Amino acid sequence: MTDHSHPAGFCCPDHSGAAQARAILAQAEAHAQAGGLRLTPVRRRTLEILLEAHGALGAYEVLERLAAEGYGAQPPVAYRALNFLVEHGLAHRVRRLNAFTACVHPTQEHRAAFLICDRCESVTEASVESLTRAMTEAAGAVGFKLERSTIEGVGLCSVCAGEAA
Amino acid sequence: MTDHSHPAGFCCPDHSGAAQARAILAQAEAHAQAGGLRLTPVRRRTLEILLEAHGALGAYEVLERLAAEGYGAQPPVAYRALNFLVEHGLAHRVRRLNAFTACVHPTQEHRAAFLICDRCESVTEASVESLTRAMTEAAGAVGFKLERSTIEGVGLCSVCAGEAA
DNA sequence: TATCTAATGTTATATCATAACAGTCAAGAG
DNA sequence: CTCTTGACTGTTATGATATAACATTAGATA
Ligand SMILES: [Zn+2]
Ligand SMILES: [Zn+2]
Ligand SMILES: [Zn+2]
Ligand SMILES: [Zn+2]
Repeated sequence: MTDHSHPAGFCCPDHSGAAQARAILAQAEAHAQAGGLRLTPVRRRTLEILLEAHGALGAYEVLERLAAEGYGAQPPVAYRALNFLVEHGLAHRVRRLNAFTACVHPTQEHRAAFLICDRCESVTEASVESLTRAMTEAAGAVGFKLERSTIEGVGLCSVCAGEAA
Repeated sequence: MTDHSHPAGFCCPDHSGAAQARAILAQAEAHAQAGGLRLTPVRRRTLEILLEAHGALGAYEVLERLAAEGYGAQPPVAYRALNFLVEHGLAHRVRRLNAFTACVHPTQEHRAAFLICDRCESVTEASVESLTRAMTEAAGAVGFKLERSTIEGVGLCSVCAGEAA
């Protein structure tokens, strides 16, 4: 799906590299342990698959890999694992892409935003506490009680912006 | 789909009421005229359908209505009209709902945000110039050139928040 | 062990969206 | 005026995303 001719470490700075992926997986496991979550084999493997990927993966892309490794081969297998990860903050859903991506700091309670490159489809998770605060306030001003939000930006990542110039 | 037991004017303050809808439609027509856009019968009717609706409508809901009125009965008919409206700023796509909603101020160039009620599914368009600016800056700080963004909040609208209490 | 619950797996189907191509129509060129 | 052209509308067919419903299995509990 994605091409990834980018120098490693640029297009998705936060979770590129096997070492980073391992570190994040370890964090996620600790987090699950602490919270009494059951990070079963499919779920754990699904998280690994997301971590191994650059950019975000569609549910069916995850499913392909799971099926190839002997897990169930039907959509609910992937959707259930992905939804579990999202519900417990170990992954995020990227609505614009109908795709999922591993959270880069699963232990912190946070609201995430994403920067999606139009050209290379890289997805970068950004922290947006201030944006979320502003949004909560603005919503509150019209009587709306904000609970969750989707904040996704589309444009050119630094690498692609450079190439385009 | 939506229930709408809300007092008119509350759940979707900006385009509720036939008078409001007519006013917005007139604006949209003027805007199209000025920009040399062809607001053909299907497109115009599609916009009306969105304006008549409370909340956002899925493409197939729009299609049903169009088909019932003698327009084409196949998905591309609805998607083409909807995409036209979105491209020209007369409507917006609400990603979280896989749905579309008429723009409440089609003549102004703007970035929109939406507040979506979890309970009654009302959708309120909000202006977010300051949020967008903040986001563009934050993105720029990591070298990302932001072009478009999706900002959608989910929670309880003022009416539903009141009822829940 | 017997029982209960959460998790996994399956089949089937719902929902959302687009590709590809044929017919229509109005504006501009000759 | 007629021909060409390009935008628009329509169709069939298919692709892509997501969930409902139910059978089976594996862990925890009593
Ligand atoms: Zn995260
Ligand atoms: Zn890029
Ligand atoms: Zn708008
Ligand atoms: Zn509501």
